[in-house]
Amino acid sequence: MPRRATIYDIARLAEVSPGAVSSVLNGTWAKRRISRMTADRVNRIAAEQGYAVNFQASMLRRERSHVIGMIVPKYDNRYFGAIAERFETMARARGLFPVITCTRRDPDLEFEAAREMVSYQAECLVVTGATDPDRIAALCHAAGVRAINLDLPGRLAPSVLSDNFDGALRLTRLLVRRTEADFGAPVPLWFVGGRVGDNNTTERLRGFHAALAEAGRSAEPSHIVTPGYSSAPVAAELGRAAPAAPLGIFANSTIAVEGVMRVVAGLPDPAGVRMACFDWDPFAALLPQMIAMARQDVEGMLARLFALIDGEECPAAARTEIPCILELAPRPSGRAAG
Amino acid sequence: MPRRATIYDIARLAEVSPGAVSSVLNGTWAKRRISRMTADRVNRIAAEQGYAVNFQASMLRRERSHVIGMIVPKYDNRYFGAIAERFETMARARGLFPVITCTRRDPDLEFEAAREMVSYQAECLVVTGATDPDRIAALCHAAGVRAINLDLPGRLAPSVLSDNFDGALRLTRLLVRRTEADFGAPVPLWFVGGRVGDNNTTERLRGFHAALAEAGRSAEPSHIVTPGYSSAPVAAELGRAAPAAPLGIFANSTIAVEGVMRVVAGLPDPAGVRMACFDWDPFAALLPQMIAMARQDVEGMLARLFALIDGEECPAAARTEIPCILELAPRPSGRAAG
DNA sequence: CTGAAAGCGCTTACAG
DNA sequence: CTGAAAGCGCTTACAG
Repeated sequence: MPRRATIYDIARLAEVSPGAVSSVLNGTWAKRRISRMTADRVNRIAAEQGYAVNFQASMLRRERSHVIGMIVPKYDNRYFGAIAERFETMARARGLFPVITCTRRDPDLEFEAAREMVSYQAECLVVTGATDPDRIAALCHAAGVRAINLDLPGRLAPSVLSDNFDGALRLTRLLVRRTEADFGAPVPLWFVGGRVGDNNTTERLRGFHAALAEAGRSAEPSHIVTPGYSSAPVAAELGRAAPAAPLGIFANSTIAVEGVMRVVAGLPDPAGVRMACFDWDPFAALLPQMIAMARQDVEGMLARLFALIDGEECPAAARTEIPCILELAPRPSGRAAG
Repeated sequence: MPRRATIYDIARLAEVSPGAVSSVLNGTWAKRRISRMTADRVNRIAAEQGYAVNFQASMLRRERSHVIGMIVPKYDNRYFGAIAERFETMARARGLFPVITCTRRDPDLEFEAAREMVSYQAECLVVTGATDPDRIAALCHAAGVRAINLDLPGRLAPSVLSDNFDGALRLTRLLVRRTEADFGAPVPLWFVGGRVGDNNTTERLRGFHAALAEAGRSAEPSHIVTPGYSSAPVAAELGRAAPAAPLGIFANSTIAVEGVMRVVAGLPDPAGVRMACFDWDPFAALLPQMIAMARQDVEGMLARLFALIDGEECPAAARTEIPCILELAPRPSGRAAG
C-alpha cells in the first residue's frame, strides 16, 4: 500500500516548510501573511499529489473535533432514514462532521455505539429512539459530550419529540368520524402495535382514549394489542384476537400496518376495515383501508434539534413536542360508504 | 468542557506508566507480560473514570485504521437503507469501523465524500450507486484506498450488482403472461422510470425487450418512459403519454410506482392496470395492480462484497451479478380476471 | 513574509 | 514484570 502524501512531501516539492503547507491547505495562510504566490504553488502541488489531509492527525491537534454523532435504531425505515439523511445534510451545512451509526434497537449496541462516539471525540451526540437514553446521557456527560434525545425522551438531556398525544388524538377523531360515516354506526376500534411502557406508545394510547372519550365511548381493553414493533408478533397476536369487520384500526407505526394487513387479508370482508396509522409511508397511504396517516415532521424536529445544537444552552429539562402532519389518504374510487 | 481522561490520568491513579495503561486497555498486556493484578487495577480505574480511548490518537499511531467507508445515495429508501444497515453489521462483525455517508445522488457530494473517506484513512471504500464511480476509483487508487462498486458498475474497480437483465426478463415474462390471462389478449406494455444511459435501466430495458421478443412481440418506443428516478417527472411524462387501460406497466423502481399510481388513480378504470416492479416494498406489494416485484438480494450482494473485502485480491475486472428474488404479490380477492 | 519547535494522545519496539 | 522514549501527521503560538 503506497503511503499517502503528507504535508512533508508537499513541503519538499514546494520548497517551503511543513508549517507553511499546513496553513495554506487549511486556509489560514492569509492570516499567517504567506504570499499568494506561495499559496498557489502549494495548492497546485497538493492537488497534483492528490493530497488529502489526515483527519486523525488534524483532529488530534485541533482544539475542537467538529464531529457530531447520531445513533439511530434503523436506516431501513422511512422515518429514521429521513432523520439520518436530514441530519447529515444539516450538519454538513454547518461545517460539522456527522458520524451516524445504526443500533438496531439493541440496548447493548446503543451503549457501545455511544462510547464509540466519545472515542471519535464527538462534541455532541444525538440519541435517537434509544431504549435507555439516560444511561447514554450519563456516559456522555462524564466525557463532556452534550447529549440530545430525539424521538424518545430522557430525563438527563433535552428531548425533541413528535407530539404523539396530539397526533394520536387527531388521528383517532378521524377514525371515529369516518367509521361512523362509512358503516352508519359506531364499530369496534382497535389499537395495534408498539409496546406499553414505551413513551410514544403510552402517549399515543392516551390520545386514542381521549378521542374515544370525546365521542362518549371507551376502548375495550382486549382491543389494545401491543406486542412490540415488529410485524410478525403483531400479526400473530391480532390474529388470535380474531377481530371481526366492520371495525377500525389505529396502527401504531407502519411496521404494525404490515402485520395488520396479513390479518385483514384473511378476513371474510377486508373492505369492512378502516385504518389510521401513526407514521407515514406513500404506499401504505394507497391501501384501500387507509384513511389517514400521521406523518412525523422530520424537518421540524431537526430544525429544533439544530437550534439546540447551535445555541449552547441545553437545559436537560427542555422538551419540545413537534406537531405531526396529518395526511389524508386518497379515497379509492371503488370504496362504497356504509 | 471538562477534559476527557487520558492514559496519563489513569497511569497516575494506578501508579503505573502510561505505556502499561495503553497495553492493558488494548488487550496486549499478556503479551507484554504485565501482571493480571496490575491489569485488573488499571481496568477498574479506567472504568471508574469513564475512560474511552481517543480514536484520533490511536488510529494515528497504529499501522492500520480498520476504517471502512461507504457512500450511498439515500438512507430514506428500502433498498439503500437495507444496504447501509447490513454493511454496518457485517463490518462490525469483522472488527472494522464502518463510516457511511449519504450523497443524495449529487456527483460533487459523491466526490467530496470519497475524499473525506480518504481523510478518515479508510482502507477500503464501497461506492454505492454512484453517478461516476470511475472518478472516485481513481481518487481512491491514488491514495492507496481499495474501491469496490456496489449497485452500479465501474471499470476501475470490481463491481457487485443485481442481475438486472435476468430480473427484468423474469418480471416481464410474468407481466406478459398475467396480462394475457387477465385480459384475454395481449395489451400494451409500458416501461416506466429510470434514465436511459444508466447501466441498470439499460440492462432492465434489455430484459424487458428480450421477454417481449420471446412472446413474439415488440415494444412500442412511445411506451418507454424514462424521465429519471423521482416520482414527479414520471407522473408528468406518463400522464402526457395518456396510457389507456387495459395495459401492463413495468415500473423501474418503487419511486416510479409512486408516479405511476398518481396517473393510474386518474384513469377511468384503474382495475384495468397490471404492474410489475423492479425493487421491493412491502406496501407496494399490496397495491391491487401489483402482480410481482423483483426484490434485490441485499444479503447476497453484501456477502459477495465482503468476500471481496476479506480476500485481498480485487481484480478491477471482477463483476458479480446477484440474481433478484421474485416476489409474487398476493392476489387481492376482489380482482376478477378478464 | 516564513521557519523551527512543541505537543495533541496514543502504540510499540527496545532496554532492563 | 515494567518503564522511557520515539514518533504517527498535523496545527499554531512564537520568534525572526
